[in-house]
Amino acid sequence: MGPLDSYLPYLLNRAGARIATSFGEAVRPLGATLQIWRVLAALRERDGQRMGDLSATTSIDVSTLTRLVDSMEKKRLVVRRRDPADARVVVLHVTAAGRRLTRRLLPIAERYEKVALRGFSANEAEQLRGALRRLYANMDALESPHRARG
Amino acid sequence: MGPLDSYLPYLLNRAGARIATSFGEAVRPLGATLQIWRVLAALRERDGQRMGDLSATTSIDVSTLTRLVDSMEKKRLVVRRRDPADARVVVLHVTAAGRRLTRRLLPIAERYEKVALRGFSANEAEQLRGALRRLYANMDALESPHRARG
DNA sequence: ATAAGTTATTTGCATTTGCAAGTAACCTGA
DNA sequence: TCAGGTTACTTGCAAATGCAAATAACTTAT
Repeated sequence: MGPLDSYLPYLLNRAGARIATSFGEAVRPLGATLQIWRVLAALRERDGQRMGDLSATTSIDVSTLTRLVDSMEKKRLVVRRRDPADARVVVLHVTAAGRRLTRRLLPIAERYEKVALRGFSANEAEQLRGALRRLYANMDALESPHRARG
Repeated sequence: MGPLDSYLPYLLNRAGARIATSFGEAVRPLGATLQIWRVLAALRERDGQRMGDLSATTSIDVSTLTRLVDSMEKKRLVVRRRDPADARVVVLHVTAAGRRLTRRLLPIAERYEKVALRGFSANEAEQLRGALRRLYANMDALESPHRARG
């Protein structure tokens, strides 16, 4: 294998870690964390998702998610509801407070997107997004077909 | 903000998480972990790095690294040495066993690189690497100039 | 020469994480 | 209809993590 800084997982992790820590620091004053933002962002996309769905889209292990949601419920950001059609299923709904927090987090998220992509043309940015989607799909194909981890 | 799956930190995290878990599973039978591999890969690049250097290149918090290195020393993969010129500094050296493990991990790392980039042309792969380096540099510029976290 | 400040690493401690096992609800086939 | 299997989530528990404080060694200014 060649030099470390041409090794893709290394570059990926490094960039991801940097952006994650930085974003985490930025949202802490609002009483939020990166993980909380991930859940809120997913629910903003579509409210009323089940634990398993959220685990898949956020890449947070479902057992970790259980406890994260516990804490978010305590903060009154979301509520758990039982799916009446299937009582095993738990469905999450954002509260008014949750929406309020989401609205305050959005501009921060947008700012980070901008900073991360500073100097990229619209086309280059889209290339990058596409490449990351392909990369994910490649790994997905390989993976035994089951749950997410975080 | 637009849909979640055009949000860059999301794509980055998702791809990184998938590749990390998958690689972690692959190396477990050899008694290794992703983090151990990161340290060994960094030391393969240049032996005798200090804790702080390793923390920066691996994106592992230096306190976490201390304990990771403890465990790696117990496994006889590396040894700590004091820098004679500056007794605060700890410098890491890979042992024969460490090199042996590294040699066994390398082909796995190469395989994952290949799988991740399946369907990418050499040029596309290089584009992606370049984009990730730029992205990292952008975040680096923003960050208050100090330590890494993991 | 030394007090005050800085740098490198480790330690303390509370939180987060992830695997495995547990529980509850649903489905399927005889 | 009910036994056995599957699915969805939660809990138990040990390990990993990250911030802050502690320790130790160096540097600088006086």
